[in-house]
Amino acid sequence: MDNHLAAQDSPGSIPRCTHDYQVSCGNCRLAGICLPLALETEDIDRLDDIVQRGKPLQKNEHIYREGDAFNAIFAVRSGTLKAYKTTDDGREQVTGFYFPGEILALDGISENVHSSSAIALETSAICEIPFDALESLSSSLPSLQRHFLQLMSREITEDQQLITLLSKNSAEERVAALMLSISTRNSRRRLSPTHFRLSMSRLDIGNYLGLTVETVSRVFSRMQKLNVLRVDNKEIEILDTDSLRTMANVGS
Amino acid sequence: MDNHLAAQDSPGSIPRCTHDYQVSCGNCRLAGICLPLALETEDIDRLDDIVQRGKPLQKNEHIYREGDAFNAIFAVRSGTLKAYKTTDDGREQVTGFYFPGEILALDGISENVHSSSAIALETSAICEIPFDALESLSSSLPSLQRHFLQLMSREITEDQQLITLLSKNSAEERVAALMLSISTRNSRRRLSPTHFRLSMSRLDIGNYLGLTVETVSRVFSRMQKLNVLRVDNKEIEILDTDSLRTMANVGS
DNA sequence: CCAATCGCTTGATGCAGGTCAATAGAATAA
DNA sequence: TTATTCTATTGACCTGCATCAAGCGATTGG
Repeated sequence: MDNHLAAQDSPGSIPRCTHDYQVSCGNCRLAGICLPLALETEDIDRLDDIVQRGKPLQKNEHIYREGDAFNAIFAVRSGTLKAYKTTDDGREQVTGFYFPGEILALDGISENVHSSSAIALETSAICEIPFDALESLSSSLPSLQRHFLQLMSREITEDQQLITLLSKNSAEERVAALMLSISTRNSRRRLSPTHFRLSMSRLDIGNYLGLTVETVSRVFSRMQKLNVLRVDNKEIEILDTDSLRTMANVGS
Repeated sequence: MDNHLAAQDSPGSIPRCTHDYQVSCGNCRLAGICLPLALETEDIDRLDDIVQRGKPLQKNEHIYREGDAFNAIFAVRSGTLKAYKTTDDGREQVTGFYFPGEILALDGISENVHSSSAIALETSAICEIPFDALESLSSSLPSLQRHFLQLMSREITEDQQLITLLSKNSAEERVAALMLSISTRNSRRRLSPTHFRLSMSRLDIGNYLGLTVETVSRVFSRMQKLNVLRVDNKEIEILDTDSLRTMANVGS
């Protein structure tokens, strides 16, 4: 069992240096979409005190696994993470992809145990936020408390959108919706909304959307033929956002 | 637009009387599974002060609709509620059924607007808990804060279970899982886990599970033939819980 | 460098569950 | 009570996606 990036910057280990992963919440360019969003400068410092940053995770490293004790939530600083659950018969269900600025492990609070696993899809940096400390800080910072509840509520809303997608939409609509979701999330981070590299495999996409690899692949091919998408392996270019939106047939 | 049971017990309206719906949180027999769960006696009184109880909702009355301003969450005291979203093309997606002791409207916190609608499936009584007041109270009662976060987290976990169900399980497995879920929730309220009346229609069940009415009906018939369930319209009797669990093929 | 493995694509076929249709039973209104 | 409407059941048929299978490009290790 690896130690989840605890105490990586203790004296004697890797020397502190100018690496990007040593930023504070105050300097972090994700502050505007992450936890600090709701806070004043001095309050950000108080948050910053409890946030722990470690050395980046390698591809396929876990942050936590289903069943692990829950002690902290995690914010993505760079890279992409995948959350998934394992069903009793051993199959995997991907429950979400997490990009920089997004928060993982909110499902662990209810039972004090992680109810899903989280794994890096590529080299990724994360911030660990001990839950006890966050809870106490929340009590004295109403805007943080509020913002945190909003984050949890948003997770619920997003899960419900996925539920709708899975129960009502065709393969094409599901894939289109995911591409639009990634596009939107890229915009928030001031990255290109039309040109990006998928960090997840076709298998992950299919698993997340309740489809097989083959179906995902066929949908991509079809969309390429229709000049809606250009697909070159993991490289995606959205050629016609409007058509894609029409295909997705879901709100916003 | 109806008023969501506000101020129903103001002087001059229906006289206060001995109706069951005038209980306090302290006396409520659902206290053990509802919000008061985490609290000491004197703290329950403080919670009780902010909880508003009104006259029961009739069947098909809404508590709130998608897009309404979010001001409060709601606890079910009796009856059954259904939460649903309307997709842009006008179709409905049922996102959950709510039984006594369960909390609705947690998805409204993120945007300060209800992101789903809630409607009574039968005559139901509910408690309205103004969110601002709950937030302030939470700040001074850590155990309440904790418990509330746990409730939200549980909603996330449950949504993720539904996601898995929808994307991985067959029609039979889905229906079996729902019957077991209702059975379990009945146990918590000390009602029969094997004999109950469905308050929702086949359409609602199908919608929730991503199936058509016809499929739901066929699955019920099949299960009846296999002596797993006895189905008489809305009246359900579980004859063989073990087989039902095997059919459901989902954890716990 | 080549070999081996893994991930992706494409085609052929089958089936679970959707769709359409008809009927029957329950609930509600007159 | 009967008429009307709503809900549930059952059957026949069809289709979108899964499954099975084969081949190919990309990545990794020796």
